[in-house]
Amino acid sequence: MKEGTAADCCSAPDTAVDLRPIEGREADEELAALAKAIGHPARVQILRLLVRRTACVCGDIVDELPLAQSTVSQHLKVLKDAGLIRGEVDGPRVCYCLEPRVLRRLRALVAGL
Amino acid sequence: MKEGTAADCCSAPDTAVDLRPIEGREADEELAALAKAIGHPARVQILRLLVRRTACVCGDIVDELPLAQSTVSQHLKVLKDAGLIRGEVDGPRVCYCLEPRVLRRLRALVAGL
DNA sequence: CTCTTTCATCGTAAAACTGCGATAATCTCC
DNA sequence: GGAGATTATCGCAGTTTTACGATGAAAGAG
Repeated sequence: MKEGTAADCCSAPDTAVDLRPIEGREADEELAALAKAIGHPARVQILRLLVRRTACVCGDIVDELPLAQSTVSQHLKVLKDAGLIRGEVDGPRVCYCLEPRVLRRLRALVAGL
Repeated sequence: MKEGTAADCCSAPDTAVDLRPIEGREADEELAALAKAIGHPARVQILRLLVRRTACVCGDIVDELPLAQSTVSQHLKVLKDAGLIRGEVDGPRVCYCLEPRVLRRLRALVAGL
């Protein structure tokens, strides 16, 4: 029950192009919000786990971090509220997946600095 | 006394290449710290002013933001502590300049996500 | 030297963040 | 139905952030 538990959950091709402006007041606030979301080592670590698809289920993520389950759950919520990840319920478990669109948007905003 | 007040302060060619790893625990903390620094709209706005070289002197930056002088000064300190900007004393004024190396590093870290 | 300008720093208050244990909610299995 | 597993949420401390006005410190003007 360890391998491939939910390896095939989040599967969105997602090749859409984001045409929103890369600067201006709205872009500033968007960048600030996204940056704030990844402004904590634990959340960066979670993002990397999801990118590598090393972990996906909440419990596995908890096992990878030196934090209590409730704390990890909160960090996941921050990332979800920022739109960077998405949680899909899989029975009693929850599989968290990247939201590639938003991650690309973040990259574009930072690159546009 | 408005045009070109300190347009030619920070002038570093700076073409050095950063060879530090883009992932791992240290990179995670570095990315988190940098992201946290730009995790506020006012600081994003300040960064943009410096990129565009629209403003440079502290007072001009204060004029561009809807915040008190002391608050802007604090935001400048956050950016400076993160290494993203540098302050050069120019008489009674202080000219803030980007630290292109660190900005590039941030871009690389985000791109490496 | 004194006054003004410019900026940083100091307090302070309100809000937000971080972490945890305890508890609730939901699903599966029996 | 109940028991166990998994995750979210609540409540609580301690810390940090954000904002401001007031005060200091440093440089230039007179």
